[in-house]
Amino acid sequence: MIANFFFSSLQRSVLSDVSSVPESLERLEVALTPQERFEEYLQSKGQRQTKPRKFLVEKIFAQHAHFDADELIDKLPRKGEPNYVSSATVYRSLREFVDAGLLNCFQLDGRTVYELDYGYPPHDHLYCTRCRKLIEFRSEELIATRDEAAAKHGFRVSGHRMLVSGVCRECGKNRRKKRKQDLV
Amino acid sequence: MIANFFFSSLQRSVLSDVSSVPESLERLEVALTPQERFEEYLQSKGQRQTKPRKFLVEKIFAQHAHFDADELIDKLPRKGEPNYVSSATVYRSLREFVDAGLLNCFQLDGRTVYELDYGYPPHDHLYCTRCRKLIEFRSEELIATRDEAAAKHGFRVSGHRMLVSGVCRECGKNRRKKRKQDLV
DNA sequence: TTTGCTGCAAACTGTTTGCAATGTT
DNA sequence: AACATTGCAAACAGTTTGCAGCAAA
Repeated sequence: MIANFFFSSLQRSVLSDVSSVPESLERLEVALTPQERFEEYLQSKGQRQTKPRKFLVEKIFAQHAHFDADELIDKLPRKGEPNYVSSATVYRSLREFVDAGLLNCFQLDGRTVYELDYGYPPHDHLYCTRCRKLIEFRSEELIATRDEAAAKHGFRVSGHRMLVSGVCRECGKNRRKKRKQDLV
Repeated sequence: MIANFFFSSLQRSVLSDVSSVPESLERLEVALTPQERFEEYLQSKGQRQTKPRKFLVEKIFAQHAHFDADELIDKLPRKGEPNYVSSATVYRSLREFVDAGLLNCFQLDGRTVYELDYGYPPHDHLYCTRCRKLIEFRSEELIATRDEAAAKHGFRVSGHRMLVSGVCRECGKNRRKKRKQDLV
């Protein structure tokens, strides 16, 4: 059975893109929903399915976007409201989600940025230093080049992280003048 | 006049490397010493050449290695000793050095890692998740691939950061068994 | 003599942890 | 019942900042 859980409105490039490259990647078809997948993970580790965890998985997979712990907490119910989750639990859960393969994370400007991993193809990012937007891209050649370079050093690759910084199309159009924050 | 300031012993691969790929990159020939270059930068900004700053540039460029603020501070004179530099000043200076183009920095495991930039060619890193060693490599193809991907998105590239993680040659030889810390 | 720089200590940010109470199996 | 999980608050690591005295230019 193939789950179709990506009901949420994906944010795609608003521009009429000449080369038709979407800003967001297409999802893959996967056998389990994130919830199911996480439950499997928990069981395999003798851990427990709890209300906060279920709630967080739901919230996170209801949108396709990059986020950090703080941004996530901002979107969750406040203390006193129903379904409130303490930030300690948010931090603990995010680590588990990464461990479970649901999320991916990387460092950007000092904070930890998360993105959906389960159900999405591997990719890298373009980072606009003006609007701080992250744009995903896929490149098979990049992988090939990476492996070639690693091979020269007898290095066994397990993964990589690449961040290309610069100015995105919209920012390049809208504001020509350079700003301090460009210098990354 | 070409300065020959790289008198320090560069750490190169100890192994008899089949493909002769050095673990450290060759330096470029540059017109000014780091000190001179920094002085130029300071003057252009109306800032001052001071004893702590001179001392730090000297210490840092006396070795070729990656380091973070803490590691650097450890190698400097302690409080009370001559040439002591407070850590606040170390942090402030490191930022200036990056700004001046003397150093480069990137995030690794949460801390900020610095490396010599002035006098060294651009490169990327292999990161061994067993011994935590950073190995530098150069790849023109990587740049080409990067620019191609960026072009598809109308993205103007200013730079990039790539970190390939895995297991280095020595660690691959010496210890076969997997460890928790490998999973990066 | 002006103004940038330093050391100090305190503040800050993002994240982790100990613990007693609570929830899940 | 057994024990994993939670919320809270305190702790933490790495880094930044305000300020008064000090030092380049």
